[in-house]
This record gives sequence, structure tokens and C-alpha cells, in this order.
Amino acid sequence: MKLAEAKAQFIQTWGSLGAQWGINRTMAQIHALLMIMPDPLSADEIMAELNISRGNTNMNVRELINWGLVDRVLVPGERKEYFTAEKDIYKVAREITRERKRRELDPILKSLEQLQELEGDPKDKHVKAFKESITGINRFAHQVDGALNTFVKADENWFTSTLLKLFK
Amino acid sequence: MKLAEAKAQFIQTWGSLGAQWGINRTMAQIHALLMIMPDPLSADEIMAELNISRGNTNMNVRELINWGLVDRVLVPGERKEYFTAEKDIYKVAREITRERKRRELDPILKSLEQLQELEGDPKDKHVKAFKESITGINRFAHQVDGALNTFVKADENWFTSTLLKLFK
DNA sequence: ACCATTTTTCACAAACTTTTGAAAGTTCAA
DNA sequence: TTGAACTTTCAAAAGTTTGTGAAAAATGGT
Repeated sequence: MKLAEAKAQFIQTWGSLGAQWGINRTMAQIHALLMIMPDPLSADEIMAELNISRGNTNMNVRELINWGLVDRVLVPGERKEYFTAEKDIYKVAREITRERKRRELDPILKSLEQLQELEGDPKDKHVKAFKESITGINRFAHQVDGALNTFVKADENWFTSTLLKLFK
Repeated sequence: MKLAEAKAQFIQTWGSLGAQWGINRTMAQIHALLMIMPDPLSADEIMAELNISRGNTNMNVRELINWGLVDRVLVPGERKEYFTAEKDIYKVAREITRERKRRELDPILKSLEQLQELEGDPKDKHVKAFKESITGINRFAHQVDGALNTFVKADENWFTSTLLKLFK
């Protein structure tokens, strides 16, 4: 397989992955492109590589910067802005986890806490079933929250140190 | 908070959660409804509770059955079909994980294996950067695959006892 | 201050997804 | 075999998301 072909396949695979995860396809493709490029790219270069419009490029690059996945790079003596992506996939995974947790899990935890305050006859089987569901989901959500917090805070050696603990 | 209100809030929260995760909103709402109801519901009852059409109900209930999240229940002496959802959230999480892994992670692993076979001058920095990216992502993807497999196969107490200890 | 270059915005168009409801299909008891 | 009860299908409508490109705004060198 040639580089150009492999690049195209990777960009397209990462793109559909993003789409399945509720992330805009173009955003994921720009991210893929920047991850495999050794040097930063300008907006025009991204437009040319992916065949997308200026507006689209601008919007999605900005969103990637919001997520903390892409950085602006200023090349001395150049007016243009360049963009680059974190290449360590573990760091990328942690950034994405942190951001999704904040946007998705945190609001759910809040809603679940509220729902615990349900008043009603505990002998009513509808009330009972509801309370049991919410309690179970809440407990699970807190466990996930704890695990994700640990992952987000973990440093590079987390996996290694975890393995060590396992074998003790 | 009254039961009806709490129910509505839960259904709507679970629904947006689903939407963010690339699952159809109605499908997630039907799932939420069935999780909190003590007894199975018929298609007509689902239609009435959620204010949706017959076709929509049918389509999404079938999809939930495909995912293994909802079961058909036949009530003796009744012609109608009833539907019920698994109420143990850990089982639900495992079903969803198994299904999403199959649909999403497995194809990515395949694509990554292919991309490892890239030929090209190892001194070319583009080739070098690409290979390094793919190798890192591939290693990470395999770790995730392993972790998810363990989770999917786990029994009810695995999450609490093992994972929690690991992360502490 | 001016102008050339670059970035951002935004109204609209295109593509895609979801929902509806009526019609067709199936099932089963009599 | 019939018809009432129920389920499934499907084409069209509604809704949502994404992408475009031209215009406006910002920037920085002279």
C-alpha cells in the first residue's frame, strides 16, 4: 500500500468513527489529517487535502481547538496561522474523555440526583419500580464517573503501574 | 417531585443521551419507558405514553430487540405482543458495549491492521510520521479491545470488586 | 492611514435522518 | 374461509445537520 492511499483510508476511517460518535465527520477528518502530518498545516492546505470549503475548515478547526485536540502554531515570519494536532493517542483519548464527560455524563448525574427526590407511596409498584431503576442507574453512573476521572487524571505511566499492581 | 413529572424527565434525559450517542432519540425514549415500567407494555401503550406513531413505535422496538435490550413478552390468553426491558443497568451496559464494540471497534481494528502494511522509504518523514501514528493508535485500540472484552464477559460483581480496586 | 492578506460570519442550499399514517400483510378463533 | 385484531411496510413530509462561498471583519506591514 502506498502512502497516499493509506492516508486516504485512515482519514476516511477516522471520519466515520467520528460520525458514529456524534462528532462531525469533517471535524474528525481534519483531526486525522493533522495527526498523521509531521508538520503543521495551514487552512489552505487543509482545504486542498480534504476538498472542503474555507468556511467549513474554519468552523471545524476552531471546534477542534475548543476540544483541546488541535493547537494554533505561529511560524515566525509568516502571516498565516498553522495548525497541529497532539500525536500521542493516549493524550488524545484523555482529552476526548474529559470533554465528553463534562458535556454528557455530568448533566446526567445532576438529573439523576434530582430524580432521587421522588415523593410518592412506596407501596405503589410504579413508584417502587421507578425508584429502583433510578437508584441502580445512579450508582452505576457514579462508578463510571469515578473510573473516568481516574483515567483523565492518569499520567503516561498509568497503564504500566496498573499492570504492576495487578501482578502483586 | 411527582411520579409523572419524574418519569417525563427521565425519559427526556435518556432520550437526549441516546441522541448524543448516535442512537435515535425515540429508540432511547422507548427504552427509558420500558426500563421504569414494572410490567410489559403493548405497542399501543408505548404510542400513547410517548405520543408517537405506530410505524415509529414498531421500527424502534424492533431495533431495540435487535440490540438485545428489549424482549417480546407473550401474555397467555392475549393476542397482543407486549414488550419489556432489562432492568439491571449493568446488564444493559454490557449489552450496549458488546453491540457497539462489534459495530464500531472491530472494523477499526481491521482497518488499522491493513494500514500497518504501508510500504515506503522509512527515511521520508511523512512515511515515518504516518507509521508512528498508526502503530500508536493500533496499540491503544487493542488495549481498549481487551478491556471491553473483559467488561462484556464480566459478571455482576466484577465491575465493583475488580475495576474499582484497580483504579484506587 | 492604507491595502493586501487572512480569518470569521452567515444566509442559503444540499444532504441526510426521522416521523407519520394509510395501506398491505399476517394471524388466529370461530 | 372469513374477518377482526394486530403488526409491518413504505413513500412522502417534516425536521435536522452539514457544507458552501461570498461578504464582512480583523490583522499587520509599509
